[in-house]
Amino acid sequence: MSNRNTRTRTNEQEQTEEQTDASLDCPECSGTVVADDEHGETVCTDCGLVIEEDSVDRGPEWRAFDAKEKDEKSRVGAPTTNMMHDKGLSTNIDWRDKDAYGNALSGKQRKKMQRLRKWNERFRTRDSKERNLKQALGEIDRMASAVGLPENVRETASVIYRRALDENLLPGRSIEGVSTASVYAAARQAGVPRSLDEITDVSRVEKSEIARTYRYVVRELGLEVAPADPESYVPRFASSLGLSEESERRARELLQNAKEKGVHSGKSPVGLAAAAVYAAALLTNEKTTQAAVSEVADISEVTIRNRYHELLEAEQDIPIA
DNA sequence: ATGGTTTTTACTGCGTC
DNA sequence: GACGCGGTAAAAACCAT
Repeated sequence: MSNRNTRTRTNEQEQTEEQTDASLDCPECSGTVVADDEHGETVCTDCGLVIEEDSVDRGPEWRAFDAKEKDEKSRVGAPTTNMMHDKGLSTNIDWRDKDAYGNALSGKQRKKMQRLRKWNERFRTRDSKERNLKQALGEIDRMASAVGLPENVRETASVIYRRALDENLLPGRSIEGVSTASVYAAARQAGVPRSLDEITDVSRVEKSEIARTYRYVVRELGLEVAPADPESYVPRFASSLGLSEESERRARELLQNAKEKGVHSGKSPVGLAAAAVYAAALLTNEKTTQAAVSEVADISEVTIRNRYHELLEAEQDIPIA
């Protein structure tokens, strides 16, 4: 079986990296900083902070394509990646003190072999973690930019991922899954949530797995993520629909009012937000259709209808300015 | 696994441009 | 007649148990 993971180093190193990757220190944690030329980034190996800000963002498609391609090439079988951390490419040193012909080694040689074994093992595991992280960071970056999440969220996601890695949450879970979960969690923590569906669209793993992994990671890491606030979806929806500041504000008011009245419990935050945006557009006489809102929010029109009735009902006793 | 709740799907009727 | 909107019933998805 031929190893297809040959160094087909695609000529992507044409990125003129103007910085020296030599031992810089991370401003955050003073860890080691490593240039990740595959992703055109400079990353701290300790906290996952992305140092290089000038890195070219080539957009989701390009990266997605490339990452997928790369992944497909580098994978031999689906779940083996995690088990064979180095994909079987690293050096193996036998534990027996025999040479290639089966003869016993001299004492001096034995000592040497022991030293070699020790270091080989060290490099190997260190290397595996780094590879893992490298790939994951690439994925995180790809997904984050695909759904338009800002830099700081990517950093948070990276940190989450790194913690998961450190706490050995990876075995049994895919890198992609955990990366995706990290992005999802980071977005929510940062107050710029993306719905599970949106995340699923840009991820390579299934929704159910993302959800499962997300729960797991959150639990194991003791992450505190408040249930998504409907309001945090409003700006995004409003701007994709080209609505005014005014209606955006109205949408917020509607939601706040709904919150006070407890109308919202148990309902999906996204649906609420969508409904609020629609209702607000109506109140400010701006042209939008339920279909349009449904489109950008990825929520059915029926749900929008139901919610926005509830919202307006809750608003009844409040004087309409 | 089950049952209760929410969301979606599909369809239908109504008014308006 | 197409479009936007509203309602309904049944299916599907989700969640706690």
